[in-house]
Amino acid sequence: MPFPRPEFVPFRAADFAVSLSNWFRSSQRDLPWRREENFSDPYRVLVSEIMLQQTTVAAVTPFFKRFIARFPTVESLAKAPEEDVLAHWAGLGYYSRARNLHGAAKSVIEEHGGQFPRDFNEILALPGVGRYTAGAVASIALKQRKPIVDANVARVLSRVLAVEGDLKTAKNQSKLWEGATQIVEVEAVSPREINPAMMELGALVCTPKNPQCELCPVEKWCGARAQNRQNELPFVASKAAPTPLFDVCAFAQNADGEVLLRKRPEDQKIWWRGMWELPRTTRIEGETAAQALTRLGGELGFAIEGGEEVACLKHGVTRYAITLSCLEASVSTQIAGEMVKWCSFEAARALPMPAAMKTLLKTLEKRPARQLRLL
DNA sequence: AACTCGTGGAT
DNA sequence: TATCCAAGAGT
Repeated sequence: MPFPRPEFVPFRAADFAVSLSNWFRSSQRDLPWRREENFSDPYRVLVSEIMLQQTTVAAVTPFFKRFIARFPTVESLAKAPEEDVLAHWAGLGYYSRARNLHGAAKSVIEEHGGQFPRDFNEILALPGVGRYTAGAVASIALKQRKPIVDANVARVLSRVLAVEGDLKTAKNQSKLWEGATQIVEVEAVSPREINPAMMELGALVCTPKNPQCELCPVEKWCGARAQNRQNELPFVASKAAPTPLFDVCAFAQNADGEVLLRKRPEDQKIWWRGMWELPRTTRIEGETAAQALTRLGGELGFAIEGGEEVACLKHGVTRYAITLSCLEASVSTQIAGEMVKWCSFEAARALPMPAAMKTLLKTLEKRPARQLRLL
């Protein structure tokens, strides 16, 4: 028999926070950044929070472990070359986060004397750190009563407070931050626990679809639940459909089995800037894949033969779906310049490279080697 | 305020 | 398969 559904009680931060905190202590997941050696270190909390921006726990976990193993302290990160930092971020996405985190580490060393700042506004001033991330570092690592509102907290509070209309409006945002502030200021709970508890509730119970209200420790304070509207709140406007793009890649191998890679420009506002990839171009409308490859070869200064399609990746990006056709090429001229180089598959794995390219290379690596005919 | 930035898992 | 969406920040 199901438990009786509790009667609705108007929101009171003190009762709400204590109930939620107790639930968190018994129900939280064991995550790497929640281990004692990590959650008391503001640098390591910062690493986890930056990685977790718009990124799932499952995706972040292996990256966090590798990153902390390679850069265990803020000093070690600050003195590392950017190429090395990007290589440890390769595949995680949103690569400006890696540059900003690197910049934040340098700032701690150079502008804060190697001591991680404890002042909220100084944390907020670090590159890549906004109101949410600063609040997370301050509350979790430094036990300061600073509120946080991420997608989880926004969803939880929008239901509890039964917030109407688009959540992104300034008016509704201030409602959410006000609610988060009231909760983190409850002295009976620790800011180190109650903020993660709000997110954990959103991740495990108060989910986007079909929230598990029967399991919710704060059900009786939930305005949406009282009206049986937990599946309708929060309201979110649908995003524009992605525009499909069709790209072709040239897969060129030399006699040693090395593959030709190109570095994308550093100084332009483009995707994957500064990262390595197979030479690639976007098909012009009406152009066949073979024609696009011929054009790409001309731009690079080598002739492309072949045309066997060996891989096709569809990739969901914010506004684009990218289809990659990978063709085999033979190379007639040695490419000059720093932006292009021959690279073994093994060495390629150590380069900063977007996930789509890593997947593509992994596929190509398993193919039987083929002797190229030089023109 | 609206747009951009990556990726992978869930539904 | 199509769509949603995740511990957001910068511009």
